[in-house]
Amino acid sequence: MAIEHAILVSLLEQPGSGYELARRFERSIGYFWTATHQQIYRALKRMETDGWVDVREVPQRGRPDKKEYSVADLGRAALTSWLHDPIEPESVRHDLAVKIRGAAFDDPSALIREVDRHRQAHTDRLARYLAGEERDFADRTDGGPYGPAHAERELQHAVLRGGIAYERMMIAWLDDVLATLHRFRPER
Amino acid sequence: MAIEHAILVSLLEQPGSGYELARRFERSIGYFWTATHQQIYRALKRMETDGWVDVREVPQRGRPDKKEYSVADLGRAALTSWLHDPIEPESVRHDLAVKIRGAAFDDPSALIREVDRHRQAHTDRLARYLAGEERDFADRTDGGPYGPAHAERELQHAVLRGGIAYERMMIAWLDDVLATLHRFRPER
DNA sequence: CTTGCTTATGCAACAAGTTGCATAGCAAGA
DNA sequence: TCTTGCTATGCAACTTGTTGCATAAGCAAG
Repeated sequence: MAIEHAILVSLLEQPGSGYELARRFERSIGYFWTATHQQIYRALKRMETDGWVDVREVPQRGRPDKKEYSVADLGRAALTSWLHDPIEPESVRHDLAVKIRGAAFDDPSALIREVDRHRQAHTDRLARYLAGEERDFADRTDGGPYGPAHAERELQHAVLRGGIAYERMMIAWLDDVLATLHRFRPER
Repeated sequence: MAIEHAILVSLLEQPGSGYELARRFERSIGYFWTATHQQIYRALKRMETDGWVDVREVPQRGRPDKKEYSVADLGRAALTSWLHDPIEPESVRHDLAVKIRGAAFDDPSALIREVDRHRQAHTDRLARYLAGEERDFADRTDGGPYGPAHAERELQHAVLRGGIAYERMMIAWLDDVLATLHRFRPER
């Protein structure tokens, strides 16, 4: 998987500039795929060279012009081909878990503040996801028509439900970790 | 966070060679932090240069000699200092989620096989985690003494519980995704 | 006695991701 | 007017991570 595919999906959902993409990667897409503006601008340049995207200069009032990108046929073909390729189940990378195991060789209770901070971050994210769900998917149209636009919405919702499940799981686990760490507090 | 810290924790739990570390990164530590043998050998070389680890040539019968690494004082200090530094709540990277949203622009039901494969992979991992828990943490010593070795075990268990919770969450979510994708199957 | 597997270590090249910096227009407020 | 902040794009340098290959010893199977 490369960042290109995430960009293609995002541009198919809605054409936009590198800057707009960068902001989507801070929310929405960014919930499961992070990228900096640097990665995005470089990838867009490559994709333009390869004919995956079309560019259109859009003059704006009150702010600099932007280059609006949209997916070209070649890009769409590249996405389709990637969609049909199997991918490896992802490998996680949880610094916090390393810290927790490392805490055994330091003062375990010193980690409580840190774990608390992470718990707070996940609580905040959960709240944002739930607000987004309320905003975008509140109406119960689950018996409605199954056209292409409907698929887009339904699948976005399914991914969002994944984010919600993930955050809930993390909060519960961090509570478990906190309880464990508290058992190692020095007795007074 | 750098791979160095994961290596330090692993070596504190048990000194070993680069090769042994590489295998631990395929299980145990690897459940939440992946690394190839190349990364590990390079990191060990750096860490040796920086005085973070000590090396000992261990001759072996029936197989090539190995270099057994163990954590030096400087390495321990580096770990402690890292443990006391706050880290950013991790950013996820789920290729599958990109694919699911991308499926709206292709045939959504074509993704069923892929999601099924991932579900199977997570089921397998869950089984391995549960077997490991049974093997290593079966005896209920949760009221026992709270010495340093006890902390190591307890914290390893807490991390493993996180892995278990994660896999359970993923399986449930993938079932949800599958149900969604099935709704888009073309009617016969 | 050759082929393939496991242990054990490593180089070199390449691809991907991060960080710092630069530019530039415009708006709002001190 | 000067600073701060937002939109908008980008270069250069650096750090990480991946992939392919190489070596070398011993073991087991055919």
